[in-house]
Amino acid sequence: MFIHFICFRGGIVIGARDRNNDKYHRILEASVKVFADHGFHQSTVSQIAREAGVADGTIYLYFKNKEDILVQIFNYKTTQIFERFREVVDSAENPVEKLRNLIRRHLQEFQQDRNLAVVYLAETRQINRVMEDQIKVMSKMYFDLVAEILEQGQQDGHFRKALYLGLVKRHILGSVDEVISTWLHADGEYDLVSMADPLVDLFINGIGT
Amino acid sequence: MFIHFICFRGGIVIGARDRNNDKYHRILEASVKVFADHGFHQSTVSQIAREAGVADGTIYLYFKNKEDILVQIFNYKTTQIFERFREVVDSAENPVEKLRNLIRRHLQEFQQDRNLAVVYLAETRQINRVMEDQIKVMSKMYFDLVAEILEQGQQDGHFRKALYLGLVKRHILGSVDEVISTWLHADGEYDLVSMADPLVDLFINGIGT
Amino acid sequence: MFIHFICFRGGIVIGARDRNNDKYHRILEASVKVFADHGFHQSTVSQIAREAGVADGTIYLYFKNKEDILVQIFNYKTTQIFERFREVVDSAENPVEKLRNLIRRHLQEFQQDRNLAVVYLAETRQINRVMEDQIKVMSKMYFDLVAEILEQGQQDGHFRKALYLGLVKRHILGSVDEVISTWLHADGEYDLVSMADPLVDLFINGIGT
Amino acid sequence: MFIHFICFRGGIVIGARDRNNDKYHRILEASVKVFADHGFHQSTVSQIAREAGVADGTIYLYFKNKEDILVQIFNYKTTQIFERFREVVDSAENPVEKLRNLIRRHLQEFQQDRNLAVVYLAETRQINRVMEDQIKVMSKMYFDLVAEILEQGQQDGHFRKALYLGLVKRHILGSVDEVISTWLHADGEYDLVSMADPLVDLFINGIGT
DNA sequence: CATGAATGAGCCTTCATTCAT
DNA sequence: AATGAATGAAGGCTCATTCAT
Repeated sequence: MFIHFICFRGGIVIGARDRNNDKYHRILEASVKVFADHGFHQSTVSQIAREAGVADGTIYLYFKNKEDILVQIFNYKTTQIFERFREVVDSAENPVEKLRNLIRRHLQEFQQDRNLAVVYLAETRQINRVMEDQIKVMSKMYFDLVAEILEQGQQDGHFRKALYLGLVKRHILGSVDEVISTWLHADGEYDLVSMADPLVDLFINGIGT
Repeated sequence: MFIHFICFRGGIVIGARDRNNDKYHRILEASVKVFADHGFHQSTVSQIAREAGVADGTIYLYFKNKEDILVQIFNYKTTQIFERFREVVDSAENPVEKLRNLIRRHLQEFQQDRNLAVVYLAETRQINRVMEDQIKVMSKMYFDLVAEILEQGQQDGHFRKALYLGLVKRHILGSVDEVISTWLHADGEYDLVSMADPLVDLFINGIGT
Repeated sequence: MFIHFICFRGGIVIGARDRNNDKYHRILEASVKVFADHGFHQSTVSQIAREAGVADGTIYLYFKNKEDILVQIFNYKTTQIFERFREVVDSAENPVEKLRNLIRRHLQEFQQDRNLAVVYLAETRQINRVMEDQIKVMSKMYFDLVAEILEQGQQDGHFRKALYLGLVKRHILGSVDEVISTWLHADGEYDLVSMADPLVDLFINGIGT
Repeated sequence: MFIHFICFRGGIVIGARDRNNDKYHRILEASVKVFADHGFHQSTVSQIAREAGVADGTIYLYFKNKEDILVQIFNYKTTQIFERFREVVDSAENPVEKLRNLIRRHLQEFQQDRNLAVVYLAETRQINRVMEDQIKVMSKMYFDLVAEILEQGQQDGHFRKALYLGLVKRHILGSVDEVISTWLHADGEYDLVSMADPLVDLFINGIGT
């Protein structure tokens, strides 16, 4: 069970023991906040250190360099999030509910951790990405999840057969991301999760009569 | 007619006369390319100057500072693009065709000027934007266009009455942006415009049976 | 004639025009002084800038990086010095006088520019050299000069035939360098050039009776 | 006899007892290797600790600071070497043989411990030395040894009376050091000790006919 | 108008040294 | 005695912006 927590950090294998050491996580959380506030390139290591309440040099005990912090954020956070995505998808009976659960959970996660949402969207939605490969893997995981639902739905007869699945996946992700993005720009003044049902309605029924 | 070209540049009112001076435009085009290649914050003024074939200092004769270049790009380019959006929307008979024309034109524009697409998406799709206000205006223009089509479609009976229009607009823009983004990441290896019809089909009919 | 002054600086071809610009030379001279005072690795770019009376960033207009300054010092200075070595060697009639002239000139040069002597010796006489290749080339030039004299002297009958020339060259250079080194440690309190004749006497006659 | 081993270490008087503690020596030997590989200033305390198989902090239990390690190396190593120099000088009958023995032993010692040779030469042969005083003492010991041989040789009639002894000493040391240095740069591909006889020949007979 | 040399603030990163465990 | 995490000062280098020519 715990073995799964043993992971790479800055190229060095770090054991479960370090989980008790909160410095790593404090820096991680501080970075999410600072990156969210200023963007990756505009954030300074000193800002992160101050936010985390550690010395500048301490950062480099846990991370290879500034970029590595971003990599770790994605590694650490997305692993957790995807596990929960999988859960809610599996817990639903039919493809429509699976899709609804996924979208709802997606919105929930980002509503719960606004800073992460900002960092996540900022890095995901640009062309010259600091961590191209990371994101491609992540993106594929999400797409595979959606594809699984879609294909099952086509077999079940819930969804049309004549769909360009590659496009549908982007259509869904793009739509969800934009909805989150709008919510973020509105400073989270409304309930993001309440968008889930109308969104799923749009995905399934479109706007036509 | 020409009055509309009179604008601020570097805090100084510049008349239409300067339009004939190609330095301004050379810097603008060079910037689009450089920003597309490296991102705004990672681009240097020297790179832009070199690409434009002017001296570093010359940039500051036409632009207040680095950020102002980005502002000018958006001002200049989006004005042109929106005029064309308006044209194709107006030229269509019914709301469905208007929507189709808009989406198609949207994809066309970005397929024609890949660098602009990169810059546009990069700056549009993040939270802490260099030019928040600019983009809000621009975004509103697009949304208004879509809203106009949607409302007309609802009256015409082409589109459902029970739609949360604010959501539908984001749903459409997000979807289109993501499709463009995917195309950019694929290095434009396929025809972006061919995505227009399948996309509109998804918007109108959804994926359900 | 002037074409010979056109050279590489920091990987950028710089024309003779820049000779009028004294910044390059001011930084070069300042660096020699600072390197002499603290050693290369202990010198900071800020120190050099201050000594040269320029801003830190200015250094990087003329030099690729800190190490490049050292490379340029060697390139620039040793070219000049070797030209003078060649002159005095050629101006002498017989090998003994050639050797004497070389040694005397060698001591003269370093007596005239104490800081250069310090930098030169410091970088030359260590194992992990910042600029291994540079120094090898330079060292070979010196050795070739000595070899030329020695071989001529052997043919003339001034020097013994049974000599391990490779060793003799190191023997001479090592001896001269140590004499210079001692003079430097003594803060140049005596006339270094006056060591030339006794040294040559040792080289030629040894200490035996 | 043992009293001579009692020395300062990190400002604390350490008795002969600690000699049995191998940590001190392990750090010393590790430092010689690391300093040889990277030079004193480019070596880090962490590298030394890793090489010695101890923790970084442990270094400071045995040494006042990084510089102190270098001081200890010289103290410890040169004491041993000079004892052996003295031995071989005393064991020879006449001044020429004494000189030959000294040179041969000198080359032997450094051939046996290449890393020490590197560190020794690096620190000895520069102007702004980390440990000026140490080296002056050491240097004087060597010079006194040579002076003793030379004076004896002059009295015996082996060596010329008309010699500037101060110069001869530097001449010899410089020559030997350069020969060692060349051997080090050649990665010890030949037998250094075999240079002893040709060198002594040069010292005594010179290169003249 | 145009140039590009010059500036200097600011950032990432390293590393000698300390100290709680 | 031993550890190694933590510190924070310092250094090399970049780059937006200015200004004398």
